[in-house]
Amino acid sequence: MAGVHPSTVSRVLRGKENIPIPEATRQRIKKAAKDLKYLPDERARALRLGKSHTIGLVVPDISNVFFAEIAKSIEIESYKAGYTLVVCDTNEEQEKEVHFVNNLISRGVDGLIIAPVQDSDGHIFDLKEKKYPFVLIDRCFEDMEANAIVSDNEDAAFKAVAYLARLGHKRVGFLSGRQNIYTIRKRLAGYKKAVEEYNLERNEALICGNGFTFESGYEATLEILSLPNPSTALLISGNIITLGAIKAILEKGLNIPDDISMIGFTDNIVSPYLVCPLTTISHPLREMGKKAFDLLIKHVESKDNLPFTEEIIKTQFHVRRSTDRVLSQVEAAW
Amino acid sequence: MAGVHPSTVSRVLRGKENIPIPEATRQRIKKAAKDLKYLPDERARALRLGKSHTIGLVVPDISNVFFAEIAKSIEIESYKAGYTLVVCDTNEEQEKEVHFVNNLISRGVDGLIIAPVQDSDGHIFDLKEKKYPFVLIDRCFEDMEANAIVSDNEDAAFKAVAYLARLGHKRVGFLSGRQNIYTIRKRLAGYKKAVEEYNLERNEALICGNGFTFESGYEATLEILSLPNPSTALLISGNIITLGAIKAILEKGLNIPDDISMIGFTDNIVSPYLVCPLTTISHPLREMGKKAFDLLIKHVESKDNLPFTEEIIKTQFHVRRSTDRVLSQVEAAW
DNA sequence: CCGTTTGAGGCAAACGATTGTAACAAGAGT
DNA sequence: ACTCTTGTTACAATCGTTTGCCTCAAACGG
Repeated sequence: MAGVHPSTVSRVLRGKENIPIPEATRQRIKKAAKDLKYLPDERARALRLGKSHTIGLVVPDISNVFFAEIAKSIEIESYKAGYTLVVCDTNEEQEKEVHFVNNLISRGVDGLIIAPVQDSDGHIFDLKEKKYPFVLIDRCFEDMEANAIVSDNEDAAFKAVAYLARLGHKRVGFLSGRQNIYTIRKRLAGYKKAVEEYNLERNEALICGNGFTFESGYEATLEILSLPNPSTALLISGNIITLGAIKAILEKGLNIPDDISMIGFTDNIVSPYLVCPLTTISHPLREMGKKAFDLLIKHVESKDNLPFTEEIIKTQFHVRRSTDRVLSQVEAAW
Repeated sequence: MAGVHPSTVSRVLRGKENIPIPEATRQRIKKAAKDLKYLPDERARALRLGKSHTIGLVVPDISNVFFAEIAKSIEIESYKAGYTLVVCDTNEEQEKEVHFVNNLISRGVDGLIIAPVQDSDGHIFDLKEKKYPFVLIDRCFEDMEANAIVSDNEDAAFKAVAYLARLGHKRVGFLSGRQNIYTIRKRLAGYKKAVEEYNLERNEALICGNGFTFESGYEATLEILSLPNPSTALLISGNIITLGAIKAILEKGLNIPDDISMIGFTDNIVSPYLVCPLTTISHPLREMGKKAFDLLIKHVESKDNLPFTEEIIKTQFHVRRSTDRVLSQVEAAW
């Protein structure tokens, strides 16, 4: 429409280049571009340039606020940095994760941020081998060197159980998520360490559950509540699980915190407004997202092989009514 | 590596085509592909084929469970149908929406599903003009013919207010979200209709708020509560707003439902477990997502110009304790 | 023994943008 | 008048696939 060669259009629209093009032509091209609502074909550009300005994010459940927050912060960072984010939801299915990782590579994303399902790690090793830039978030593989931004789950679990111990609790239950997952293993480790240190009841039956669903939280809580000696407090590994637990507790006609105290892993905007305002551990999700993005971009934009970075971020503890000190427990403590 | 021309590789790996290729060669190529962990370059394929098997989803806030649920269901459908979903979060910012829509088109997505910010609609008209397949979800433009899957907000609001009226409430407040948005306008219409029909108090001061944030819900509720005659019930347009409202109510030392009843637009997994189990209107989000996807794909895969489809889906009403009948109100009703 | 079919797979163009180089013209210098 | 700049813009190759067409050789028929 401007009567010039595509290469000239490219030079004008892309701006840079030292090749001088007279203002008259520039204007003609720009006008034509605007009139035609011309949008460059990013796939062609990516093909030619070997760079897509796109990064992929793979999470196990986007409908869980935990990952939705992470996704949101990464999205905001990418937008600011001129990258487009492609979010994929694996639904905690390993097969889907492999599919998405391959798919994202196929479409030429410049890098990946992954919160892996952790049923296997072959595809992650492949990434390392291909020297494809990636960052693990929230969950990492302990036997693999890689970029990772995680929170200090072990420390958080330890402190939470310690807090309960100091309130006088002797039997603390642990509602677990899927047990092969990094965060859960760490939390369990912290739990066990505190159980040792404070000499709480050691009983495998107090460790219950294997899944991040509402039902799994519900079932696991019922199991713990029907023990001969149910726990007087629960440490709960996930916000959806927490709701299942609440359902079980209410159904049993019990009261929080009078009959049972609760601490939830992962704080969110509703935590203060639940049936009983929930004491929680909050992960700095926005910060984690930003750090993961910055780290990824550093690797994407550097030509040389940067060393891997692994960062463990401290969590915060929010005390609310679900761990109010209860008379009978205080007595027991003395 | 297999010592054959790329075209032969393509024919073998793509399967189809009637050109016969001997089994020996086939195996050689497949083995090489596996050994090399060959992944086809989707951008090159998309460029050549004019089809990317990708669709774009543009939502105003992915960290809101409402949209996260929609995203999840569309993601599941796309996966099943062999499409990849690219999710973009506009953060309720018009500028970002325009950016994302253009960006998605640039990268050659086959179609778009959009829950628009609705501060403007020029870019949506552009899509129509270019005959680009798209489906609006949750929010549509009343003066524009387009594919849309929305829920019946007017009906839902009417029924909610009617329910409150029958409980004896005379002054019902409406906590609004951003008022230029389709859903909000429809809800407001339903609210006003019920106010007329049941002869409730007509007072613009009872309609309050303009935003989907926690703070906006908090502020608006404080305003209503500090009226000379505060409302005895609230209809609340969004789950984050609801939490802000609860904060305000609790801070004022009021009780739900004794001092004030509440009905929340949009149900979610926590609704039954809030300080006071919340009566809600639920939108069939999974169904909406699936319908939007199916409709989009129908348009994407049809060569001819299909007529636009607009579907309004009924909501459901969940009665919980936040609308328990309260003595003083019952008396007032008689 | 020669022409024709068939099997096997290579060639080349195309998708749209980018970029090093070439080409052409006008003007400057000698 | 002729070369040499310099300014302006076109050409062509490239990225990785796909696909219509072509080629080449072997096999086959008469």
